Amino acid sequence: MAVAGGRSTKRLQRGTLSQGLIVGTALRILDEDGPDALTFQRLGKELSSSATAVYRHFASRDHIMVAVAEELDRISLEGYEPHESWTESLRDLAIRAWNTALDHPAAAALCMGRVTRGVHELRAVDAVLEAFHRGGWRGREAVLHYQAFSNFILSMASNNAWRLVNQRFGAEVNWVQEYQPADPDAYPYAEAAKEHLRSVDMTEVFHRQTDILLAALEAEAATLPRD
Amino acid sequence: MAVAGGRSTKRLQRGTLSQGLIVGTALRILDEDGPDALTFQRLGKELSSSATAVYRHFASRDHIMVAVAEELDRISLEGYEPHESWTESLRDLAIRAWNTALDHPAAAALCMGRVTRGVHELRAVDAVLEAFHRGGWRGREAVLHYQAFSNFILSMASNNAWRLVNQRFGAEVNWVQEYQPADPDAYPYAEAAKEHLRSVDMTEVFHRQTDILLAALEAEAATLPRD
DNA sequence: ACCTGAACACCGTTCAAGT
DNA sequence: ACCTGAACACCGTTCAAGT
Repeated sequence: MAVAGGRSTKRLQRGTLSQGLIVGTALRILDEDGPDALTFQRLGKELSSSATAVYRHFASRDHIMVAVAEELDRISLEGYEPHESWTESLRDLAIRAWNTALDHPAAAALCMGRVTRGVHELRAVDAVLEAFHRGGWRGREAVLHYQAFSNFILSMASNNAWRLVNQRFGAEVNWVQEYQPADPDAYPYAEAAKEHLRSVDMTEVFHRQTDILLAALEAEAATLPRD
Repeated sequence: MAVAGGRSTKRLQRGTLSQGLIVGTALRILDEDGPDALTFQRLGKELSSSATAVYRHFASRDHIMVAVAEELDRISLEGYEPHESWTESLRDLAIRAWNTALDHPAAAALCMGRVTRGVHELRAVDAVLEAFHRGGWRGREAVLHYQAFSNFILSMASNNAWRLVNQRFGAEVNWVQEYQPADPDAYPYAEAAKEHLRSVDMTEVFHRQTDILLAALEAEAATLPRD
């Protein structure tokens, strides 16, 4: 009889572990118990292997995080096809990233948008550039727009992911401190906004911002030379 | 004679440490050696105190980070006055946040935009809301725009801060991996963009995005009722 | 009241030893 | 070749002891 709960078989058979299995398990741990829960100890426990066995498949914790980032890219793009309208393609890609961050906030907070140099990242880059190409941009201008767009999307999504993480798993540090006793009405606008501030839906804010951005891009595209 | 380098006086006199001194030191450590350098050990060394003395002034590492976030707010707003044009006020506030993140990338990456409940955060909230009030928005609509604007600015700034951190202090994990051997020209757009991608100036991208956002806000403001 | 030093639990990582 | 277990250096935090 071994530790607790499971098949107390002595040793993991040879080919059990793999990069894919480890990444999937890491993502599940992050989803269930937040960023701090992902340790080698915990990984080993969930894989019912020794903690250090993971080092046969990943060189370090950071390499695991890059692989998780790739997995987020994969999840985001699953089933994506370009739309007829290039703006709809961009909107679709934006919403996919946003939803992935909602589904996996801890993983998104830790590594969304990290450079992975993997296929799925490459697919995402290509999909965005394809849309801008269809919009009429070429060369350096297309790349600038790609950067602005993807940076905007990933920034908003991962920033919101942090908010969710702190809400769900966070130490409640944020709610302890008080505004300094001085100046009760020196900040009238902030004071008046207090009640509204709690009820803001960030997804609504994100959609609004995306609409504004896409409208601006459409207006700019109208001024470009057509092939 | 004590360890090395400094005045080997035995004990720190009573009132030497303070929250302000600790925050300033923490920020300097982050600036010089990146996110991982900020440890209690290092703090104690720089303050020439014992590592645990800091606990008299902050309850935990996280409380220090919140105080650093407040300091970033303070630095950003230093000398700020509303402009005649409300859009110029917003642009000024945006650029201030961006520049603070450039000056203190490690601190910005770790805690920029965190809820601090401090005076300087309150000042920032009030300054943004004041601008939107002047633009003509009221009540819930004003708060929604505040959220969208500040979230956009802080997301872009702290996201860029992470890029800088990984560049300056980072483990060079990102540059090891290769694209999968398959499909050399299955991603033609990404392939064609490769050379441009390296030379993109994120500050230029940020200014462009801010311009787009402010233009959209100005257009929307024109449709609002005037007092 | 504030600072120090030893101690504790935990974490990432290394490595010799098993199969 | 892959998995295990002991060991190492380090980190945040606690606490009794100094002044």
